[in-house]
Order: sequence, then C-alpha cells, then structure tokens
Amino acid sequence: MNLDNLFDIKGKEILKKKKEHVFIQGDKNNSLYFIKTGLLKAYYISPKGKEFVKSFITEGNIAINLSSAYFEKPCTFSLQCIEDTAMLEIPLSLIDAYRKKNHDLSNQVIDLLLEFSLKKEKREFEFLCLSAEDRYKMLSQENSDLLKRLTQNDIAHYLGITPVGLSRIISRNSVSFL
Amino acid sequence: MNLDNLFDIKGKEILKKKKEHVFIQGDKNNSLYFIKTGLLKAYYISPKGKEFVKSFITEGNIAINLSSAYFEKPCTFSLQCIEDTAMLEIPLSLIDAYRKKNHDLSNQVIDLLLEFSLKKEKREFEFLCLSAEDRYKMLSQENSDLLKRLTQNDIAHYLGITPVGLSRIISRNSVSFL
DNA sequence: CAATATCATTAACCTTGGTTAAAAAAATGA
DNA sequence: TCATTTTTTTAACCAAGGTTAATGATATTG
Repeated sequence: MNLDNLFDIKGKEILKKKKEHVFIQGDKNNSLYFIKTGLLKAYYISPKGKEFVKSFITEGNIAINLSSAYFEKPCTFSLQCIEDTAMLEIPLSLIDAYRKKNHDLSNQVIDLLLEFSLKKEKREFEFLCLSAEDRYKMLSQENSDLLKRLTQNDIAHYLGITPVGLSRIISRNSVSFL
Repeated sequence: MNLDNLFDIKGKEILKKKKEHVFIQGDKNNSLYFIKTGLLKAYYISPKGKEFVKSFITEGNIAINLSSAYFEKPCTFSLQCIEDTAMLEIPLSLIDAYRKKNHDLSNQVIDLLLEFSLKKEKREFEFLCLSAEDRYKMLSQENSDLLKRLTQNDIAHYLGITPVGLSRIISRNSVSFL
C-alpha cells in the first residue's frame, strides 16, 4: 500500500518500552499511529473483568481507535506494547485538514479503511464459523512468525479462550507431529 | 448520514421476492445495493457446511461484498431476501469514476466505511467478550423491532449458535417475565 | 382444505472449553 | 547467580452449548 501522501504529514516520533501503554480504554485519543518497529496489542477488558485481545499490530501497520479518533468518544480498547516500539503519532485533525487540499489522500484513507474492514470481516467469519481449535490452526498457518513473538496468554486472549484452554489445544495437536 | 452525492449516480431498480438471492457465495459481484424497502441476510456457508448469518440489512442501508466489489474476488458470502425487497443496484465502477470528479463523494465513501468498520468492531467485541446468552440479550435490547421480523433460526445463526441452543436460552430467560 | 414444508420445543447424551488449584518451567531483574 | 515473577502444563470438576431425534406448532402451497 502506498502511504507517501499520508507521510507528507509529519508525525511526532514516539518511543515506548515493552508493557507501556499508548492509550487506555476510557481515555480520549485522536491520533493515528504508524508503527516503525516493535509490536503492540489492542485489548478489551470485558464487562466481567477479563482481558480479550482485539488485534496485534506489527511493523509497517497502523493503530487507531476509530470511535475516539473520529467521534471523540472514550477509547473502546487499550493499546499496549508487547515489545519496545517506535512509532509516528499523527493527529487525525492534521490528516483531515490535509484531505481537503489533497484528493489523493482521501483515496489512501479509503484504502486503509477497506483493508481494515476486510480484516474485521475475516475475524467475524472465524468467530462465526470456526471452533477455537480451528482458529488456532489457522493463526499458526497464516502467522507463524508473529506467533513466535507472543506468549500463549496473549494468543489465547486473541482467540477468545483461556490460556488453560489453549494449552490443551496445543497438547492435543502436538501429538500429531511425532 | 447524507448520501445525496452518492445518489446523484443513478442506480438500477431491482425487485426481489422473499428467499431470492442477490448474489451467492463464490459468484463475482461488483455492485453496491441501497435497500429501499425489505430485509435481507448476508450469510456464510462454513467449511463444515453450516449456515452462519453475517448481518441483516434493513431499509435505508447498504449491502456490498467488499472483497468482490473492490478486489474482483469471488463473493465471500451470499445475500438473500428475508422479505420482498426493493433496492437500487449501483456498479462500483460508477462510484469510483464519480469519485475522481467529485471530492465530496470520497468523504461519503469514507463515512460509509467508517460506519461499517465500527459495526464490525462492535461485533468483534461481542464475540470476544460475551456469551451467546449475553449476545442474545444485547440483540433483543438494541434491535427488538428487527427481531420481530426474523425467525429464531436466522437469529441463532447470527449469534453463532444452533436453533436448539437459542430455544433453550429463550426458555431459560422467559421464566423471568412471569 | 389437505398436504407439505418449515419452525420451535424438549429430552438425553456428548464435546469443548471454563474454573480452580497446584506444580513445573521459563523469563526477568537485582 | 539467586530470587521473584510470569508463563505453561496438568488434573478434577463444571457449564454452555452441540447433536440427534421425536413431537408439536405454524406457514405455505397445490
């Protein structure tokens, strides 16, 4: 994806250590973050107080809380570094102002939103149609490199199950590698 | 949401009866559909041959298969009428051509994609953080009018459970109305 | 209307993953 | 390196929802 126009807008360089938060569920935040190096997780604390991971964000990708950035509501999730992370922080107001002058940028924003929408549709499909075990198998096929950088805790919370449940799934399946 | 510019582009009027399909999983389709009256469901057939409902689309809303319309891939889901439905069919190529000339339209497309993205995020939250029973309670609080137009079969497949499971949830809860 | 198809309910039994707790293993930090 | 924290595994028991099948209730259609 060509992000040249987007990065004509100069962002502020931000460095965060592992375990630090970029924003927290309930805060307000109106920036977009472009990840230069590192790894983050976007996660919810559910009504029952449990953690669930919405997504992992890797180098070259973008993190944003849509409802806070676009609609000035509290953040619906928290964003935390899993590894030391370097990113560019770009206020959405800058992008929107720039969009009015630069038609190409609107098309880039559309491309980003399309990519995001398709990812979320894929995840919807997986929750609707697949078991936790199938979701794990799919993840390990499609994202084996990412998997190596994550704890089973985080993977389990991404799949919507407990770490105990994931450990069982893994031991059930590891037999077939003998 | 203001869709005036979008509907400067004249669509083709389409009428479909209950149970008829607009498109089928695997087909190619590059149009956007604006629903004038009626009700449709977008649904997957899972790898194991079961039906799961992705979403219901009501009057005033838009249906589109993003990966087919934007990326010329086969449709990832089927779109079928639950009631007799009148809609406007607008080829995406028309919208894209028009976008180049009309800056406002790009902003409308961004608004549509944002709305869609937020809906999908909400659904992701519900699958990650809520039980089937909680998802049903939420649906019946937030969409009681829609619920009346649906069979329990379709509702169950939307929640990601079987009709038998939904029937149990309803009977468990209906006791509390006595 | 009768015939048929669809939808909803209920019951018995099964499967997956949740819960709690304890122990082992691995990573982190002073 | 030693101590502490975090992660992973395992076990016993539990709960939610799946499966199958039978029955009844509603719709639909010839």
